[in-house]
Order: sequence, then structure tokens, then C-alpha cells
Amino acid sequence: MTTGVKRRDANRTRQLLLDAAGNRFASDGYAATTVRDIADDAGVNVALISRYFTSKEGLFEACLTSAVEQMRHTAGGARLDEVAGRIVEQLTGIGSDTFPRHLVLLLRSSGDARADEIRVGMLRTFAERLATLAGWEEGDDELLLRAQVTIAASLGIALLRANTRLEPLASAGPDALLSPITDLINGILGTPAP
Amino acid sequence: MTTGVKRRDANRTRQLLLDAAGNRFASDGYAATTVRDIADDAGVNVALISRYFTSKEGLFEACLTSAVEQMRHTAGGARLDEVAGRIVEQLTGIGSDTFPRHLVLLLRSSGDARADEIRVGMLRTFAERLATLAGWEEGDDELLLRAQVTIAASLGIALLRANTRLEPLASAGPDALLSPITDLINGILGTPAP
DNA sequence: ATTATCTATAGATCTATAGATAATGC
DNA sequence: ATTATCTATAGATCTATAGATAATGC
Repeated sequence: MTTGVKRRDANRTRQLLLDAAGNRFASDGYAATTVRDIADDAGVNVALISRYFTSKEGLFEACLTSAVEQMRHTAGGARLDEVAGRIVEQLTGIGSDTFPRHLVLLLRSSGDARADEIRVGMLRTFAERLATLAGWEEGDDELLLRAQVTIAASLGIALLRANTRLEPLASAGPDALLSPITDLINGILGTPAP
Repeated sequence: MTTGVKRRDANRTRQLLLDAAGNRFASDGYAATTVRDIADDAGVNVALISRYFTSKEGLFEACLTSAVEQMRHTAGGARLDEVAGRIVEQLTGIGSDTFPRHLVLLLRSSGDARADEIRVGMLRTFAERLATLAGWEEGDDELLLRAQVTIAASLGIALLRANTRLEPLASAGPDALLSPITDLINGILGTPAP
């Protein structure tokens, strides 16, 4: 908490709300989070949520979109043997100022149709990208399913780490996670034994 | 919906509420579910929730406990090479009248401390049981972590199937799921290459 | 003057419960 | 008589907004 730039700044306020909301939505879920929680976390007035994001749902959509963009950035262009490392980065929040909440956000639903579209679109895209790295071509449902299972597995790990105190999983660092996740990916997507 | 035994029966009403609540909590989450939703689904009056379960949280705890018991029943005593099949059964709801919601329930949080205890205890137990099948002995954190990753992966798959329309994953049947999940488990828990 | 921020509140839920009603078993 | 069920409602939220205030830039 850097002591206070208190100059009025709409963009900064918007960003503070977006960050606070992302954390709350990820850890508590959409329905359990109140706009007042978010505003208090951000240190700004509740009314500014409506001002800058129209509504609670608008704010949720903005969080999703923002998370998706940041993930695209992190997850772009890797080789198959680099995927495990990238997933571990996402799980542990390496090199990300915002905690590893992006993956968890993708599992949160607000019931809003538009937000659901964003979320599923994102999952679809990532699954196809991952499948492609493993040699996928349009129409190969078997391999696409395997890629989706891989993504689902990563999300499940992220969620348990965020929501439970299941040790050693909850506190495992990058070093401890890399080996099992590598084996998991190799198991699902690795070249099948000839 | 078998046409109506309408005789008053406290036990039956209790069970109807438990079923309806389990489905709602699993698919919508705790906070997004209202007691009225549940009562309407069950076809009984709202006030009976307080009567039979004290409160909404009491009902949630009852759902968790019930799910845990049913899972113990299904998941007891298997060999390592049978685990994939068991997981697929849980995912697709084979041989279960209640839809495959048990796994998803384990990922839902009400914020209530007691419910959280139940949930984490369950996860811990299953992870240790699974680790034991793979040769675990007390103190071996590496293998325990791998077992927990396996469970997390299964839960992630269950959640995506329940909450998104990500195809082919969402509608994949037992036949399609068995092979990837078998490979996943072998990858994580299989004997490492010597 | 413009626009970022705050105050105060309307209106819509949602949970829990006190007390009334009605079916059941003796 | 007992107990399962329902009616009606109190009290506690929670979101969204209209309108007031105060900082900013010209």
C-alpha cells in the first residue's frame, strides 16, 4: 500500500475497482460478493461502481475481459513442452502482480448470459490452442477432449488452492508443482505409445 | 415425477428438500440459491426448511454430509487400476439416481466454517486413500501432492461439465472419458520410469 | 465549467419465525 | 392430541440512482 496518491483520477479509480472486484469474485464468487465489499476493498465509494461499470454485472464482465486479455498475453505461443511451466506460472502467480486469480475467475458464473459467453469462448480458444500444440486438426474430437480435460484439470487445481486449505496442494510452490503437472500433461497429451 | 403420494411424511419431505438443495447448490452455488428456489423445486413450503434443517446453512451442511456418505459408498476399496473407472462413474453419474453433483458440491463453499471442515476433511481422506493405492506412506509429501492434484483434476472436470457448454467435454459419455482419464491418472500416479 | 466523488434513499429481495390450520393416529 | 404444513410478516440485507458536493483545469 503505497501511501496515498489521492489526486482524483477516474482511470486509477476504475482500475482499483477492477482489481478489488477480480479478487473478490475469484475468491468468494459472484453472488456472495457485494458491491460494497468491492468498493471498500478498493477504498472508493460504492456509487462509483455504477458510474464506471453501469452495474455489478458490468463490473464482472469487465473483470472477465481483463483476465482473458492478461491470460492471452501470458499464454501466447509456447511449445508443448513449455505448457506445464506456463500453467504452473498461472497457478502460482509468478510474474503477475494480480494474484493467480485469472484461472479461478474462469470458473465463476454470474448467471449473466454475456459473461458466460466470454468465459466459454475463452475456454474454447485455449483448448483449441493447446490441442493444436499437441497435433490437433479440425474434427479430431478425441484430442480436443483431451486438451479440454487438461484445462479442466488446471482449473480444478487453481480452485482447490484458492478455496481450501488442502495441504500440501494449497501451499505448493512452483518447484513442487512442476513435476506432477508435467507428468499430467504428458499423460494426457503426450504421444501415445506406438 | 411419479404421480403423487401426497400423504404427509416428514422423512419424505426432508429427503425431497435434501435432493432439491443438493442440485441447486451444486449447479448455482450456495449464495445464488434461495431457500424459496429449493422449496419450490421440492414442491414443499419454504418454512419447512427451517423446520427440518434449522437454516439454509444447516441444509447445506446436510447436503454435504449426505454427499460424502454416498461417495464413501461408491469409492470404497478399489485397486489403482480401477480408480479411473470410478472417477468416470462419479463424473457421469452412472448408477446414481442423484445426478453427478457430489463432486461439484465438494467445490462449493458457503462461507460457513463447519461446512468447510466437512469439505476439506473429505478431500483429505480421499487424497490419502488414493495416495495409499499408489504406494503412499505417511510423510511422503510428493506422492500425496500428486494424489491431491488428481482429485483436483477430477473436480475441475466435474465443474466444467456442470457449468459450461464446453463441447465435447460437457457431453462426453463414459466411453469417451475413460481413456483420457486413465492416461491422466497413469501420468500422475503411475510408476515412474526406472 | 467540468467531472470525480459522495450522501441519502427507494425498491426489491431474502431469511427466519411466530402463530394459524389441517391431516394423522390413538 | 400430535405433528406436518402453511400464512403472513419482521428485519436485515443489497443494488441502483437521483441529486448534492467538491476538486480540477481553463
